[in-house]
Amino acid sequence: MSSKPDLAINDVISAAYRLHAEIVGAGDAVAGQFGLSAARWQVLGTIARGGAASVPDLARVIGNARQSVQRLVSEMLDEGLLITIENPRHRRSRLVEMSARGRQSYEAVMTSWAPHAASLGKKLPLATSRALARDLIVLARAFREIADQSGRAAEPSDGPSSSSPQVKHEP
Amino acid sequence: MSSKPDLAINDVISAAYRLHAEIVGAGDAVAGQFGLSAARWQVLGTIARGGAASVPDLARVIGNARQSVQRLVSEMLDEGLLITIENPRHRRSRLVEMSARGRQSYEAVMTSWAPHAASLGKKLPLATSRALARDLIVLARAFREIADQSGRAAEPSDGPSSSSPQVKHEP
DNA sequence: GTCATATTGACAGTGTGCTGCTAATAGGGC
DNA sequence: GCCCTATTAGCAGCACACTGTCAATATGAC
Repeated sequence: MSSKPDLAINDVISAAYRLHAEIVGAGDAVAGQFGLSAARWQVLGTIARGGAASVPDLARVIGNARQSVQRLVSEMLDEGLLITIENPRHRRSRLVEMSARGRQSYEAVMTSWAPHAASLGKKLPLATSRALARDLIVLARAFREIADQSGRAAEPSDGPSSSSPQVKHEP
Repeated sequence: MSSKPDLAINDVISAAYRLHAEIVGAGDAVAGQFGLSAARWQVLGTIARGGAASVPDLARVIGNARQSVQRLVSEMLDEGLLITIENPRHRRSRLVEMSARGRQSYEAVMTSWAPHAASLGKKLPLATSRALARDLIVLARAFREIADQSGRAAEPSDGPSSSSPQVKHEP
Protein backbone atom coordinates (compact mmCIF):
# COMPACT_ATOMS: atom_id res chain seq x y z
CA MET A 1 0.00 0.00 0.00
CA SER A 2 2.96 2.21 -0.39
CA SER A 3 2.61 3.94 -3.70
CA LYS A 4 -1.09 3.62 -4.41
CA PRO A 5 -2.32 6.35 -2.11
CA ASP A 6 0.28 8.68 -3.57
CA LEU A 7 -1.01 8.03 -7.04
CA ALA A 8 -4.56 8.59 -5.87
CA ILE A 9 -3.54 11.92 -4.36
CA ASN A 10 -1.88 12.79 -7.64
CA ASP A 11 -5.11 12.10 -9.46
CA VAL A 12 -7.07 14.25 -7.05
CA ILE A 13 -4.64 17.13 -7.51
CA SER A 14 -4.79 16.77 -11.25
CA ALA A 15 -8.58 16.65 -11.20
CA ALA A 16 -8.75 19.69 -8.95
CA TYR A 17 -6.58 21.64 -11.39
CA ARG A 18 -8.87 20.65 -14.23
CA LEU A 19 -12.01 21.49 -12.36
CA HIS A 20 -10.72 24.92 -11.42
CA ALA A 21 -9.76 25.64 -15.00
CA GLU A 22 -13.16 24.56 -16.27
CA ILE A 23 -15.04 26.53 -13.65
CA VAL A 24 -13.15 29.67 -14.56
CA GLY A 25 -13.62 28.89 -18.24
CA ALA A 26 -17.35 28.44 -17.84
CA GLY A 27 -17.57 31.55 -15.69
CA ASP A 28 -15.72 33.61 -18.26
CA ALA A 29 -17.89 32.22 -21.05
CA VAL A 30 -21.14 33.01 -19.29
CA ALA A 31 -20.09 36.38 -17.89
CA GLY A 32 -18.23 37.29 -21.07
CA GLN A 33 -21.50 37.54 -22.96
CA PHE A 34 -22.22 40.62 -20.88
CA GLY A 35 -18.80 42.18 -20.74
CA LEU A 36 -17.80 40.67 -17.42
CA SER A 37 -15.21 38.10 -16.40
CA ALA A 38 -15.55 35.31 -13.86
CA ALA A 39 -13.61 37.35 -11.30
CA ARG A 40 -15.79 40.45 -11.73
CA TRP A 41 -18.92 38.35 -11.60
CA GLN A 42 -17.67 37.00 -8.29
CA VAL A 43 -17.18 40.51 -6.93
CA LEU A 44 -20.67 41.54 -7.97
CA GLY A 45 -22.12 38.34 -6.56
CA THR A 46 -20.45 38.87 -3.22
CA ILE A 47 -21.94 42.36 -3.01
CA ALA A 48 -25.32 41.05 -4.16
CA ARG A 49 -25.40 38.48 -1.38
CA GLY A 50 -23.79 40.45 1.43
CA GLY A 51 -24.57 44.07 0.59
CA ALA A 52 -22.13 46.95 0.30
CA ALA A 53 -18.75 46.11 1.77
CA SER A 54 -15.25 47.48 1.98
CA VAL A 55 -12.52 46.08 -0.22
CA PRO A 56 -10.85 44.17 2.62
CA ASP A 57 -14.22 42.69 3.59
CA LEU A 58 -14.79 41.55 0.02
CA ALA A 59 -11.33 40.03 -0.05
CA ARG A 60 -11.97 38.11 3.14
CA VAL A 61 -15.26 36.71 1.91
CA ILE A 62 -13.92 35.81 -1.51
CA GLY A 63 -10.75 34.38 -0.05
CA ASN A 64 -8.24 36.31 -2.12
CA ALA A 65 -5.58 38.80 -1.16
CA ARG A 66 -6.80 42.27 -0.39
CA GLN A 67 -4.64 43.76 -3.10
CA SER A 68 -6.03 41.45 -5.78
CA VAL A 69 -9.58 42.48 -5.01
CA GLN A 70 -8.60 46.10 -4.73
CA ARG A 71 -7.24 46.09 -8.24
CA LEU A 72 -10.41 44.50 -9.59
CA VAL A 73 -12.59 46.96 -7.71
CA SER A 74 -10.54 49.95 -8.88
CA GLU A 75 -10.95 48.90 -12.50
CA MET A 76 -14.65 48.22 -12.03
CA LEU A 77 -15.07 51.65 -10.46
CA ASP A 78 -13.35 53.21 -13.45
CA GLU A 79 -15.65 51.31 -15.77
CA GLY A 80 -18.78 52.33 -13.91
CA LEU A 81 -19.76 48.88 -12.69
CA LEU A 82 -19.33 49.88 -9.06
CA ILE A 83 -19.71 52.99 -6.93
CA THR A 84 -18.49 53.81 -3.44
CA ILE A 85 -20.57 55.11 -0.59
CA GLU A 86 -19.72 56.55 2.78
CA ASN A 87 -18.58 54.06 5.43
CA PRO A 88 -19.94 55.13 8.80
CA ARG A 89 -17.41 52.89 10.53
CA HIS A 90 -14.30 54.03 8.71
CA ARG A 91 -13.52 57.32 7.09
CA ARG A 92 -10.94 56.17 4.60
CA SER A 93 -12.33 52.76 3.77
CA ARG A 94 -15.42 53.51 1.75
CA LEU A 95 -18.01 50.84 1.05
CA VAL A 96 -18.32 49.39 -2.44
CA GLU A 97 -21.75 49.00 -3.97
CA MET A 98 -23.05 48.07 -7.41
CA SER A 99 -23.91 50.90 -9.77
CA ALA A 100 -27.10 50.69 -11.78
CA ARG A 101 -25.07 49.41 -14.69
CA GLY A 102 -23.30 46.91 -12.49
CA ARG A 103 -26.54 45.57 -11.14
CA GLN A 104 -27.96 45.35 -14.63
CA SER A 105 -24.95 43.38 -15.86
CA TYR A 106 -25.03 41.15 -12.82
CA GLU A 107 -28.68 40.31 -13.25
CA ALA A 108 -28.18 39.58 -16.92
CA VAL A 109 -25.38 37.17 -16.09
CA MET A 110 -27.41 35.48 -13.38
CA THR A 111 -30.34 35.03 -15.74
CA SER A 112 -28.03 33.45 -18.25
CA TRP A 113 -26.46 31.32 -15.54
CA ALA A 114 -29.67 30.02 -13.97
CA PRO A 115 -30.39 27.18 -16.41
CA HIS A 116 -26.79 26.03 -16.20
CA ALA A 117 -26.96 25.95 -12.42
CA ALA A 118 -30.18 23.98 -12.62
CA SER A 119 -28.56 21.56 -15.03
CA LEU A 120 -25.62 21.11 -12.66
CA GLY A 121 -28.04 20.55 -9.80
CA LYS A 122 -29.70 17.77 -11.73
CA LYS A 123 -26.44 16.08 -12.58
CA LEU A 124 -25.19 16.18 -9.03
CA PRO A 125 -27.45 14.84 -6.30
CA LEU A 126 -27.73 17.23 -3.39
CA ALA A 127 -26.10 14.80 -1.00
CA THR A 128 -23.17 14.36 -3.35
CA SER A 129 -22.69 18.12 -3.68
CA ARG A 130 -22.63 18.56 0.05
CA ALA A 131 -20.22 15.69 0.58
CA LEU A 132 -18.06 17.01 -2.23
CA ALA A 133 -17.88 20.51 -0.82
CA ARG A 134 -17.06 19.11 2.59
CA ASP A 135 -14.32 16.86 1.30
CA LEU A 136 -12.79 19.63 -0.76
CA ILE A 137 -12.63 21.89 2.28
CA VAL A 138 -11.02 19.13 4.34
CA LEU A 139 -8.46 18.61 1.61
CA ALA A 140 -7.83 22.33 1.31
CA ARG A 141 -7.08 22.50 5.03
CA ALA A 142 -4.68 19.59 4.70
CA PHE A 143 -2.82 21.38 1.93
CA ARG A 144 -2.66 24.53 3.99
CA GLU A 145 -1.03 22.57 6.78
CA ILE A 146 1.57 21.39 4.31
CA ALA A 147 2.22 24.93 3.18
CA ASP A 148 2.50 26.06 6.78
CA GLN A 149 4.96 23.32 7.63
CA SER A 150 7.08 23.80 4.54
CA GLY A 151 9.08 26.94 4.58
CA ARG A 152 6.35 29.40 5.22
CA ALA A 153 8.28 31.70 7.49
CA ALA A 154 5.70 33.23 9.76
CA GLU A 155 2.40 34.83 9.21
CA PRO A 156 2.37 37.10 6.26
CA SER A 157 1.90 40.66 7.42
CA ASP A 158 -1.10 40.94 5.16
CA GLY A 159 -3.57 38.76 3.44
CA PRO A 160 -5.67 35.79 4.46
CA SER A 161 -3.76 34.08 7.21
CA SER A 162 -3.70 30.58 8.53
CA SER A 163 -6.72 30.91 10.73
CA SER A 164 -8.64 30.79 7.52
CA PRO A 165 -11.09 33.49 6.58
CA GLN A 166 -13.71 30.79 6.18
CA VAL A 167 -15.50 31.51 3.03
CA LYS A 168 -19.21 31.37 3.41
CA HIS A 169 -21.36 32.43 0.57
CA GLU A 170 -24.24 34.11 2.26
CA PRO A 171 -27.38 32.01 2.55
CA MET B 1 -38.60 23.88 -6.40
CA SER B 2 -35.93 24.80 -3.98
CA SER B 3 -32.95 27.01 -4.35
CA LYS B 4 -30.97 24.54 -2.30
CA PRO B 5 -29.23 22.74 -5.14
CA ASP B 6 -28.03 26.09 -6.44
CA LEU B 7 -26.53 26.93 -3.10
CA ALA B 8 -24.91 23.53 -2.93
CA ILE B 9 -23.35 24.16 -6.33
CA ASN B 10 -22.17 27.50 -5.07
CA ASP B 11 -20.48 25.83 -2.14
CA VAL B 12 -18.80 23.32 -4.41
CA ILE B 13 -17.49 26.10 -6.64
CA SER B 14 -16.27 28.03 -3.65
CA ALA B 15 -14.58 24.96 -2.21
CA ALA B 16 -12.96 24.16 -5.53
CA TYR B 17 -11.52 27.67 -5.71
CA ARG B 18 -10.20 27.30 -2.21
CA LEU B 19 -8.71 23.89 -2.83
CA HIS B 20 -6.96 25.04 -5.97
CA ALA B 21 -5.47 28.00 -4.15
CA GLU B 22 -4.23 25.80 -1.32
CA ILE B 23 -2.79 23.18 -3.66
CA VAL B 24 -0.83 25.84 -5.53
CA GLY B 25 0.18 27.39 -2.24
CA ALA B 26 1.43 24.11 -0.85
CA GLY B 27 3.19 23.31 -4.13
CA ASP B 28 4.91 26.68 -4.13
CA ALA B 29 5.91 26.26 -0.49
CA VAL B 30 7.40 22.80 -1.00
CA ALA B 31 9.05 23.53 -4.34
CA GLY B 32 10.11 26.98 -3.24
CA GLN B 33 12.58 25.50 -0.79
CA PHE B 34 14.58 24.37 -3.79
CA GLY B 35 14.14 27.34 -6.07
CA LEU B 36 11.19 25.94 -7.98
CA SER B 37 7.54 26.90 -8.22
CA ALA B 38 4.50 24.65 -8.37
CA ALA B 39 4.24 25.17 -12.12
CA ARG B 40 7.89 24.30 -12.75
CA TRP B 41 7.66 21.29 -10.50
CA GLN B 42 4.74 20.16 -12.61
CA VAL B 43 6.77 20.49 -15.80
CA LEU B 44 9.63 18.50 -14.33
CA GLY B 45 7.22 15.89 -13.01
CA THR B 46 5.60 15.46 -16.38
CA ILE B 47 9.00 14.86 -17.96
CA ALA B 48 9.97 12.53 -15.12
CA ARG B 49 6.89 10.39 -15.70
CA GLY B 50 6.69 10.53 -19.48
CA GLY B 51 10.25 11.10 -20.61
CA ALA B 52 11.52 13.79 -22.96
CA ALA B 53 8.71 15.51 -24.81
CA SER B 54 8.07 18.48 -27.05
CA VAL B 55 6.50 21.61 -25.63
CA PRO B 56 3.11 20.96 -27.25
CA ASP B 57 3.16 17.41 -25.89
CA LEU B 58 3.83 18.71 -22.39
CA ALA B 59 1.02 21.23 -22.77
CA ARG B 60 -1.40 18.51 -23.80
CA VAL B 61 -0.48 16.28 -20.87
CA ILE B 62 -0.58 19.10 -18.34
CA GLY B 63 -3.76 20.51 -19.78
CA ASN B 64 -2.62 24.09 -20.30
CA ALA B 65 -2.23 26.19 -23.41
CA ARG B 66 0.88 25.52 -25.42
CA GLN B 67 2.08 29.10 -25.04
CA SER B 68 1.87 28.98 -21.26
CA VAL B 69 4.05 25.90 -21.14
CA GLN B 70 6.38 27.28 -23.77
CA ARG B 71 7.12 30.33 -21.69
CA LEU B 72 7.77 28.23 -18.60
CA VAL B 73 10.06 25.95 -20.58
CA SER B 74 11.91 28.86 -22.15
CA GLU B 75 12.63 30.34 -18.76
CA MET B 76 13.66 26.98 -17.35
CA LEU B 77 16.00 26.48 -20.27
CA ASP B 78 17.57 29.87 -19.59
CA GLU B 79 18.02 28.92 -15.95
CA GLY B 80 19.60 25.58 -16.76
CA LEU B 81 16.86 23.40 -15.35
CA LEU B 82 16.07 21.90 -18.75
CA ILE B 83 17.93 21.04 -21.92
CA THR B 84 16.70 20.25 -25.41
CA ILE B 85 17.64 17.24 -27.47
CA GLU B 86 17.14 16.32 -31.09
CA ASN B 87 13.63 15.26 -32.07
CA PRO B 88 13.86 12.49 -34.68
CA ARG B 89 10.26 13.15 -35.69
CA HIS B 90 10.41 16.91 -36.09
CA ARG B 91 13.33 19.13 -36.98
CA ARG B 92 12.06 22.34 -35.41
CA SER B 93 10.26 20.92 -32.41
CA ARG B 94 13.06 19.73 -30.19
CA LEU B 95 12.41 17.48 -27.22
CA VAL B 96 12.70 18.89 -23.72
CA GLU B 97 14.58 16.92 -21.08
CA MET B 98 15.76 17.61 -17.55
CA SER B 99 19.31 18.85 -17.09
CA ALA B 100 21.41 17.36 -14.32
CA ARG B 101 20.55 20.34 -12.19
CA GLY B 102 16.87 20.05 -13.05
CA ARG B 103 16.82 16.41 -12.08
CA GLN B 104 18.64 17.18 -8.86
CA SER B 105 16.12 19.89 -7.96
CA TYR B 106 13.22 17.66 -8.89
CA GLU B 107 14.44 14.81 -6.74
CA ALA B 108 15.03 17.14 -3.83
CA VAL B 109 11.47 18.43 -4.11
CA MET B 110 10.07 14.92 -4.36
CA THR B 111 12.00 13.84 -1.29
CA SER B 112 10.61 16.77 0.60
CA TRP B 113 7.15 16.08 -0.75
CA ALA B 114 7.02 12.37 0.08
CA PRO B 115 6.08 12.64 3.76
CA HIS B 116 3.38 15.16 2.95
CA ALA B 117 1.93 12.87 0.31
CA ALA B 118 1.98 10.04 2.82
CA SER B 119 0.22 12.21 5.34
CA LEU B 120 -2.44 13.13 2.82
CA GLY B 121 -2.85 9.47 1.96
CA LYS B 122 -3.52 8.69 5.58
CA LYS B 123 -6.05 11.46 5.97
CA LEU B 124 -7.95 10.46 2.89
CA PRO B 125 -9.03 6.82 2.55
CA LEU B 126 -8.10 5.39 -0.80
CA ALA B 127 -11.71 4.84 -1.76
CA THR B 128 -12.52 8.44 -0.94
CA SER B 129 -9.64 9.73 -3.05
CA ARG B 130 -10.74 7.71 -6.01
CA ALA B 131 -14.34 8.78 -5.66
CA LEU B 132 -13.25 12.36 -5.24
CA ALA B 133 -11.09 12.36 -8.33
CA ARG B 134 -13.88 10.78 -10.31
CA ASP B 135 -16.48 13.28 -9.12
CA LEU B 136 -14.19 16.21 -9.83
CA ILE B 137 -13.64 15.02 -13.37
CA VAL B 138 -17.38 14.59 -13.91
CA LEU B 139 -17.97 18.08 -12.62
CA ALA B 140 -15.19 19.49 -14.77
CA ARG B 141 -16.83 17.97 -17.85
CA ALA B 142 -20.15 19.49 -16.87
CA PHE B 143 -18.58 22.93 -16.59
CA ARG B 144 -16.88 22.45 -19.91
CA GLU B 145 -20.27 21.79 -21.50
CA ILE B 146 -21.51 25.04 -20.05
CA ALA B 147 -18.58 26.90 -21.52
CA ASP B 148 -19.16 25.22 -24.86
CA GLN B 149 -22.83 26.13 -24.89
CA SER B 150 -22.27 29.72 -23.79
CA GLY B 151 -20.86 31.84 -26.52
CA ARG B 152 -18.03 29.93 -28.00
CA ALA B 153 -16.56 29.96 -31.46
CA ALA B 154 -15.79 26.61 -33.01
CA GLU B 155 -12.40 25.00 -32.72
CA PRO B 156 -9.55 27.37 -32.09
CA SER B 157 -6.71 27.01 -34.54
CA ASP B 158 -4.37 26.47 -31.67
CA GLY B 159 -4.56 25.12 -28.19
CA PRO B 160 -4.83 21.96 -26.20
CA SER B 161 -6.46 19.28 -28.25
CA SER B 162 -8.87 16.79 -26.84
CA SER B 163 -10.08 17.84 -23.43
CA SER B 164 -8.82 21.19 -22.52
CA PRO B 165 -9.80 24.63 -21.52
CA GLN B 166 -10.51 26.97 -24.31
CA VAL B 167 -12.06 30.34 -24.60
CA LYS B 168 -11.55 32.97 -22.12
CA HIS B 169 -12.08 36.66 -22.42
CA GLU B 170 -14.29 37.49 -25.31
CA PRO B 171 -13.82 41.14 -26.19
C1' DG C 1 -5.60 61.79 26.14
C1' DT C 2 -1.58 59.03 24.56
C1' DC C 3 0.66 55.45 22.43
C1' DA C 4 1.33 50.74 20.38
C1' DT C 5 -0.86 47.75 17.24
C1' DA C 6 -3.87 46.53 13.47
C1' DT C 7 -6.19 47.80 9.38
C1' DT C 8 -6.52 50.13 5.11
C1' DG C 9 -5.34 52.51 0.56
C1' DA C 10 -2.13 52.91 -2.89
C1' DC C 11 1.63 51.66 -5.78
C1' DA C 12 5.25 48.59 -7.70
C1' DG C 13 6.79 44.24 -9.12
C1' DT C 14 6.37 39.07 -10.14
C1' DG C 15 4.39 34.60 -11.75
C1' DT C 16 1.05 32.00 -14.25
C1' DG C 17 -2.18 31.42 -17.81
C1' DC C 18 -4.88 33.07 -21.67
C1' DT C 19 -5.58 35.02 -26.63
C1' DG C 20 -3.98 36.61 -31.08
C1' DC C 21 -0.74 36.85 -34.65
C1' DT C 22 3.07 35.49 -38.12
C1' DA C 23 6.38 32.47 -40.16
C1' DA C 24 8.46 27.96 -40.62
C1' DT C 25 7.98 23.00 -40.84
C1' DA C 26 5.60 18.23 -41.45
C1' DG C 27 2.55 15.24 -43.63
C1' DG C 28 -0.84 13.67 -46.78
C1' DG C 29 -3.45 13.97 -51.26
C1' DC C 30 -2.84 14.99 -56.11
C1' DG D 1 7.43 16.93 -57.37
C1' DC D 2 3.60 20.16 -55.72
C1' DC D 3 0.00 22.10 -52.97
C1' DC D 4 -3.14 22.24 -48.78
C1' DT D 5 -3.70 21.72 -44.10
C1' DA D 6 -2.11 20.94 -39.41
C1' DT D 7 1.36 21.68 -36.22
C1' DT D 8 4.97 24.21 -34.35
C1' DA D 9 7.99 28.21 -32.47
C1' DG D 10 8.22 32.72 -31.23
C1' DC D 11 6.53 37.21 -30.01
C1' DA D 12 3.24 40.68 -28.03
C1' DG D 13 -0.46 41.84 -25.00
C1' DC D 14 -4.06 41.13 -21.37
C1' DA D 15 -6.28 39.19 -16.96
C1' DC D 16 -5.78 37.65 -12.47
C1' DA D 17 -3.63 36.79 -8.11
C1' DC D 18 0.38 37.02 -5.30
C1' DT D 19 4.09 39.55 -2.36
C1' DG D 20 6.30 43.71 -0.57
C1' DT D 21 6.27 48.37 1.02
C1' DC D 22 4.82 52.90 2.93
C1' DA D 23 1.80 56.29 4.80
C1' DA D 24 -2.67 57.24 6.78
C1' DT D 25 -6.32 55.89 9.72
C1' DA D 26 -8.78 53.06 13.53
C1' DT D 27 -8.77 50.60 17.58
C1' DG D 28 -7.75 49.23 22.09
C1' DA D 29 -4.71 49.30 26.25
C1' DC D 30 -2.93 52.35 29.53
